[in-house]
Amino acid sequence: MKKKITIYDIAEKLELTAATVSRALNNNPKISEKTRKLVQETAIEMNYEQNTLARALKSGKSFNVGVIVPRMDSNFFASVIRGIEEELYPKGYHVIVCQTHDQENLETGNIVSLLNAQVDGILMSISNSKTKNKVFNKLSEKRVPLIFFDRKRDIPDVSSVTIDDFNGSYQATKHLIEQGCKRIAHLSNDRSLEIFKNRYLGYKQAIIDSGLEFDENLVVETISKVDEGRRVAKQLLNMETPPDAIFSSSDFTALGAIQEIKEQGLAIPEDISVVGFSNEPFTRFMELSITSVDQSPIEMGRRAAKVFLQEVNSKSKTKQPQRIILQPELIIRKSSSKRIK
Amino acid sequence: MKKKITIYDIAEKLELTAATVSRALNNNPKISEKTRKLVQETAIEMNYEQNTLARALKSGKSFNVGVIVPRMDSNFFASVIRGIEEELYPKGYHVIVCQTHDQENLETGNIVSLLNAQVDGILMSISNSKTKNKVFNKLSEKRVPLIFFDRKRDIPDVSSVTIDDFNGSYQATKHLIEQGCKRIAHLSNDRSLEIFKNRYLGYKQAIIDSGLEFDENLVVETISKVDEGRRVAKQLLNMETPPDAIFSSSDFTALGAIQEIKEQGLAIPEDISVVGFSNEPFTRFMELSITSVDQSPIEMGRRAAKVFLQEVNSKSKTKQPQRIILQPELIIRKSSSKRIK
DNA sequence: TTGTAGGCGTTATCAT
DNA sequence: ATGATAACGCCTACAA
Repeated sequence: MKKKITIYDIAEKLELTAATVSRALNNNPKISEKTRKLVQETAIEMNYEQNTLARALKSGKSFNVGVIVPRMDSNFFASVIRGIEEELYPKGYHVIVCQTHDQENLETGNIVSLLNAQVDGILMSISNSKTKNKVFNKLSEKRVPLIFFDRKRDIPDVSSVTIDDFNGSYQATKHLIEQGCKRIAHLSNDRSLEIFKNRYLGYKQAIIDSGLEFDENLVVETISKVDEGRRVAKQLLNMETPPDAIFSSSDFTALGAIQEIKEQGLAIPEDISVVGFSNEPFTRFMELSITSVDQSPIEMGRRAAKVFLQEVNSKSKTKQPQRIILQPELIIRKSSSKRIK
Repeated sequence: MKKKITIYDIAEKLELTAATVSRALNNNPKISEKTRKLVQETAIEMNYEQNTLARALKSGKSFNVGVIVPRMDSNFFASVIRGIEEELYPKGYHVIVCQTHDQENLETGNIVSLLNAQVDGILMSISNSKTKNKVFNKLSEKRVPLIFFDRKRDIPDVSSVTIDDFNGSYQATKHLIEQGCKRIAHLSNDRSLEIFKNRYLGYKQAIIDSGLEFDENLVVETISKVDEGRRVAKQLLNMETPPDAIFSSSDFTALGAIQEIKEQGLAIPEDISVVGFSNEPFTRFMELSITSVDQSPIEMGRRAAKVFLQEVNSKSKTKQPQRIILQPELIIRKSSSKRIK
């Protein structure tokens, strides 16, 4: 193993002290322009590379941030992460991504692991499970900034970046009503999570505002998987008066529903219209493209990262948590529009 | 900020030395069972948490490994990463994921960053770009294990875990021939990457072995995007004698091709059969399910992680690089089978 | 079995 | 402007 070059090596060569070298390298003001240049040039010449571990040990900052998502193979989360990277890389941070697969033990485990890895902050989208608030308290005890994105929980002093799920849902439902749909079903999801609760409420409100009858039987709870979408669609279609539209809180269940509807020989959107949520790429690529709600994930990631940077750089004891809410956009496609063919 | 508990604190309380505490905590044999227990209990009691940075600084191991992929929002790469995690988490490692987006500057940049973060190893799938071997040499200089998975480059002493792309391609093409196809086009990709070269070669060999005429005009190079698939499919369909089958080296271009074929009013698989590569979930979920080649990504990830563990734990100077080749599996679906409906 | 002491590479606080 | 020195928290010869 090649000997690692340290600031001592370059100090020795230049007949200086490690302290001086350190200052020169860090652009400390208390140093002459001449030595600064000399040191920096020699550093490059000698192939010096800073030992980040040592710096982290000394400064207490690792320049790593943890990102925790339920899964990273969905375009939505992958894009959020991309946004975070774009904002944080230029500032010298690294991004460690962990997946929870919606399992509580993995979620708490990941937090502990990241804490153990001395991350300077954690950006996360909480999973369906009921992770104890205790873990989060640990973070605040340690003064490690925690920022929620998309799936948040209401914790005092914790910032979050979300979209206006209520409004996205409201728009989507309104759109279906404008298309002439009267009995609109809603594929919901674990409503202990705010996003799904709000999507449900937006849907409900749009129906009530339009003077249609709100029927609780048309709301079914499921999880965000294609097969689950199929299963609950089958249930709905078996009703005495089946729905003439389905608004799903997930693109994946919307896809499953579409499969089932087609299999039963019904036409989309003529017999039943379908709208999803998240604007996953496949909604655009399907032969029958799917109307969906775009959540501007990259922007969401960037904003969350910015909040982190603010918090980590602020000295003040009393933090003013931020609650940023982005506006979603309804993307109308074939699955719900009798006009677009 | 709550004062961090260190081994000194617990040593003080127990009227011992930090050295003893360290030994007790690390299950060093040279210690009495009694003090070991005592120390460990007090550690828990005092809420002691090891400072991994300090340990890393001292031991030279960070227990972080870097994973570099072109992108993480494809099911294939996400699953490989999952496999890596499954193998490495139990061993106490963390996984830092970086994306290159097939850009050379990001690729080299990521390697440098990870190196900077003192990772104990790097598992990567190289991008399309022509990353200089120089960067890789740097890794071997530093004795940081490098393991390629899926997309590799032939570098002496570097281990790799790949699938038998030639065979996967050969099987897929054979299957199309058995279905009665005579003019089989191939959507290729950057053949400076081994995987795409081998997929091309497997395709070619299957055609030759079956006594069909190999026509170079039926091979078009593209990149793995849906829209690109559409574009080149259009080209192919415009030929004087268009193909009666398309074997794509990517599921995404296969999807684009299918869209174009349908748009032109042709029937799949009756007029044209289509086969993709990677077994992305959407190939199963499409209304017209797509035949594809499964690459067992989770297994690939696990194997790559195992190779890393071996290399990082081996003391020997002379490393014997491993070249593991997994066997792919052809999954036959509607897009290529006149029997499955 | 336990303690002592030195070092991992850096930065920060003195003093010069 | 620069040097000397201590400290960050941990590990590990070596000595006792």
